[in-house]
Amino acid sequence: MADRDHALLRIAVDLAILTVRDADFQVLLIERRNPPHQGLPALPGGFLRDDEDPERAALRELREETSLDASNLILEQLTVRGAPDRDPRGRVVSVPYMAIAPDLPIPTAGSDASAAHWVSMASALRDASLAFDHGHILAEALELARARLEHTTVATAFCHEPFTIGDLRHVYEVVWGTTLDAGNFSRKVTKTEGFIEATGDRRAHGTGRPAATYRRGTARRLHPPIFRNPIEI
Amino acid sequence: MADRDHALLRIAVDLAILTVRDADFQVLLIERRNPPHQGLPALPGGFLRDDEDPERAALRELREETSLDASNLILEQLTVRGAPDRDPRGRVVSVPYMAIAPDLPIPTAGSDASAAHWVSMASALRDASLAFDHGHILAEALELARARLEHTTVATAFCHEPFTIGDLRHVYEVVWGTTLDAGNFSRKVTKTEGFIEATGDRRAHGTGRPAATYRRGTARRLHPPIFRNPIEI
DNA sequence: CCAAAAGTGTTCGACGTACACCCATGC
DNA sequence: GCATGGGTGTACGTCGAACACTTTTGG
Repeated sequence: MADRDHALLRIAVDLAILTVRDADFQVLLIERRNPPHQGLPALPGGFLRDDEDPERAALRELREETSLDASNLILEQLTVRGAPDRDPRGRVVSVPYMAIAPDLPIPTAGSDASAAHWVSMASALRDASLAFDHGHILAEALELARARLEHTTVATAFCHEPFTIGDLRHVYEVVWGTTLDAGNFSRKVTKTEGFIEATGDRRAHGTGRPAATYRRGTARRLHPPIFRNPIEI
Repeated sequence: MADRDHALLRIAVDLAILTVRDADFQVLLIERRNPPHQGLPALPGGFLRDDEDPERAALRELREETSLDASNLILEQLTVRGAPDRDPRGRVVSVPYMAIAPDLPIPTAGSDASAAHWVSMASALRDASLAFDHGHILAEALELARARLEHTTVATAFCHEPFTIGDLRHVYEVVWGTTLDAGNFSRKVTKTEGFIEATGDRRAHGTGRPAATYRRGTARRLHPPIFRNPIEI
């Protein structure tokens, strides 16, 4: 049954933790303390433990790296990476996840990392210097996040509650790299049942008319979607 | 580095191979020749080999199980299943794939299977008697296939070339369990650039006016989508 | 008063839906 | 002729895009 041909291996869980900070779409990267790829930036992650399934391991790593409360989490699995030579330490198959988080404090570096930083998505992808195949994982996370904003209400996961419609629109604009019509966006999200729930409060924002504030609604899917403009193939 | 805590395990690749046959949405199931779950229906699959990545293993298994030419394949990864107790033989993490295939001959049973059959999706899910967690995998494959028809041109992968627009509409109707307006559907797919390409030929179908025949186009995404009706949340 | 952000009103055009109607074949 | 499936014409309603305009705050 256990043919010698059947690879015995370890599973790594890697996390693309995305956030919107400082008018910028950012990802949490660590600097690797140990070989291989010592000193290179990488996605946070770790090995699957004996008593865990991969999703639970991802939640554990996310908590360890960001101290994030798991209750509001959006965690989505990306394509498994298992090229036989992707890790020089031996056979390691990575199960990568995309996590969407509101603006968080910079976490402290853990045991496996000599540093942890929020890095703008553009520069993380441009330099293409990430350890292992993490550049490919990150590119997939970016595209998935952009697509999820079209078809789901997940954009609210980027916002701390309570948030304004302007905050939410800002998420769309930063993640998509576009601008949206404020009025039409406001109508769209308020008229989509379950997207956002009014708190009844308002919030002043320095200048301009105070905005009504909202909490996340219960709907997860967005019908009809909000399409990116222009449409990319 | 290799903490004792880090699980050493095997990876299984499981395939939900979907097709439309006899006006019915069907999946390829094998009957397990060996324990565990001996005699139960299961998705075809096998263990990852030393020199393979998971996608390549899935393609190999697919060829072995169906003799299908890999060039026209639609293969999409589903959620990794890795509950520690999902396989009594030890720690096995499954990377499941959904494959979409045109109506194929019934494959011969392989070494690990005492039989292989096309089974209607409804009965495969209703009985809930599939081995391991394959029932959950299959349910996910069903929902993904339905969603993919909305947003991609993948429905053509269910058809042998050349096919008619009626063949393609039949795929939508069987997979979604709905009926569609033939005229509107025809306009939609012919006006969507790259969905289908006319061959110039026609095909008689017993009775009725002969239909123009088409090949698959090069487009993969469908803008705007074809939504299921009524919209389900 | 002016700038800036929030939110509403309104017009226009694109597109999906429904359904009538014609086309081309087998029986 | 008649049934059957293929395909076009067309009217209607809905919705998104664009943008003018009002509201409400800070300076």
